[in-house]
Amino acid sequence: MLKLYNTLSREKEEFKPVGKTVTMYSCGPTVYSYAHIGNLRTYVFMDEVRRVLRYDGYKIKGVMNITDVGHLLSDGDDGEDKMEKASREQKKTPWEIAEYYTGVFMKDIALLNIGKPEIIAKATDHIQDMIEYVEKLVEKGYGYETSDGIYFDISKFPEYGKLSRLNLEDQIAGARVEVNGEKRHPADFALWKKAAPEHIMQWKSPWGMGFPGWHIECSTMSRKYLGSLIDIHTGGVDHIPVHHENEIAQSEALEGHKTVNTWMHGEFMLVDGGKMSKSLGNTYTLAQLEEKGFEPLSYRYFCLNTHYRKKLNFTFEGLEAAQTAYRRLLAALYEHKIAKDVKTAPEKLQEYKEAFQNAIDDDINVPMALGVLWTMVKQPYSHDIYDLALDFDKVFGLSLDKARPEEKPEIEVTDDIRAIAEERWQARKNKNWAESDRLRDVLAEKGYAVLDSKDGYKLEKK
RNA sequence: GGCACCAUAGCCAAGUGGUAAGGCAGAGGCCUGCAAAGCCUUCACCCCCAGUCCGAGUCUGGGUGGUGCCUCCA
Repeated sequence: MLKLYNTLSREKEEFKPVGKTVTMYSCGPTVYSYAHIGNLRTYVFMDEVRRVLRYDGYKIKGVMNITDVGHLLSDGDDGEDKMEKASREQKKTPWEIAEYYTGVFMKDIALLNIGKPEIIAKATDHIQDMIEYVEKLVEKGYGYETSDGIYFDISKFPEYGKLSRLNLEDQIAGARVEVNGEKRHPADFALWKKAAPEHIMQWKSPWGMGFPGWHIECSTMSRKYLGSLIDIHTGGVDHIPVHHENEIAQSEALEGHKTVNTWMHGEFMLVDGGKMSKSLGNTYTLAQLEEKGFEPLSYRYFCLNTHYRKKLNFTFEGLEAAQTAYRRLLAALYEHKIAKDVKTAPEKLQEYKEAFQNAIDDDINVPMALGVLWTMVKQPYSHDIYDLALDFDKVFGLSLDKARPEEKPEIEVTDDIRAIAEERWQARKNKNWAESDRLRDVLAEKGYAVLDSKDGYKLEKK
């Protein structure tokens, strides 16, 4: 029985889908810049949820948005549109910016074995839907017009704040909020913004030229593709207080009832014990990790080792440990793969399978499931174990079928390095250990390690 | 200031109230001319105090410490 933690109730709940196909909406990226590894953790989390659902036999219809308009620098609905800012700075049109970073994002998630949701929805492809959505909210009395846009009137939605459980009045009293004079309540948020003439992305609407508010896209596209009540909505924990509260307000105002059964949120990643953010400049991209010699799937393994609801402290030491573990895992699995004749007792296999199933069904406890995998891998080599590991990999997504002998490719060296290595090999063959060891030190000084085996040697970069 | 979450070995990290998974690092051993790699073995009583219970890392209360949110952020 699958149990999932619901942010709304703050409890693990038995998962009961509304219909035959699980409907799931995931907040996607705002494509104004490269995704950093903290962003990517959230999509690994989304992917794990999807994989567990599928492992448990569910069909999924998932939607992920690509925000390419309307995400402003300030949440008080002031400031510049992030897309427009990037556009100005990089001297490209917002559409070019969006296309470029969307492409990079798609490549990143592919490298991390993150399966693409069934529907990828771009905000700018749904402007008309959003306008209609806003019109309905206005008709129902939830929206009002000011000189710079249409705002949602949260006083009409008494349950506002139920997801984050924050007391609005207390929050506002203690925070520095730029009060927009025309807003009836400081927490009222924009459904539609009227555009200044220089704003590049703008569309015709009943309220003149403008562009949608950031929050409306998710409510609109979720409703359009998945209907008025969906099973699961995922996102990062940072979205709980504002973005998701606003979504709830919009959606429930329109439908008159609950629209999401289970809210799931992935915790943040920290860097060296503190917060990671673009503004602090301590973020890394997947490409930067690769430059430092880390494979994308080592990063995925790193993420999988911590439960999605716990903060994950990123350090290179930790990533190094993950990469070592991941490589050894693959090497050990290769041994199981080629051990065709050895069998493992069916009861034993059943035990592992059950332990694995219990782990993933307990709110996607992947770290525990990894523990089961390791325990299993440490058993005597057997092809049965290899097969079961591949079954588990439907959830891990670690490309365990690519298990191969631990073999680093022969590196290219210059002729003089090669000459020293050859000379050392000859000395070694003549059992001239002193000379052999001396030449090994010479190579070490030049940055090469030499590894002997029965019938040859291999050079490695140190 | 308000709210929330967290606190397990050198590091990372699981843990339905019954005497602490797993990984990395370390140590010892096997292998090796010596190493490296690999393999085997080994390594914690769970922040503090009080309480509930036959029994608590696991529940309750208090304390201390950390992180996050309330302001763009996955």
